[in-house]
Amino acid sequence: MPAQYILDVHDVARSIPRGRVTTYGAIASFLTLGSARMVGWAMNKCMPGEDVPAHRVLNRKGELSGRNAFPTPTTMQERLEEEGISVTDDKVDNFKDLFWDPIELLP
DNA sequence: GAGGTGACGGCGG
DNA sequence: GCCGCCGCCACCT
Repeated sequence: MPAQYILDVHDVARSIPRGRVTTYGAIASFLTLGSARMVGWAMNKCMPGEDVPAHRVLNRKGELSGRNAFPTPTTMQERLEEEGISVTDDKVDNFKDLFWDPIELLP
């Protein structure tokens, strides 16, 4: 049985709006995990069937740092472009405007 | 039990 | 803005 914080990370990832992206650090701060590495590790532990949009989670520079964990290294970019997000050289274009902070979930 | 690793980030130079 | 150092913490030799 997965630990609770892993499920929390996946839950936040699922609530990322379509066509928007966020960062490991933003999720780590929102869940007060104390380390962004935990978010990356938790995403790597996402099971098939949980339907976690891990492709919307990037590092602080807007790079697709986790693309190697997908079935093929191009899967992450393809799924982003499918949502209308353009990717160039493993980086999201207009990252600053597409960034979505999980804090917006709170009222 | 000890040391290294990693889908990372903040801070100083 | 780029580069390097250090902190972070669960996991894996």
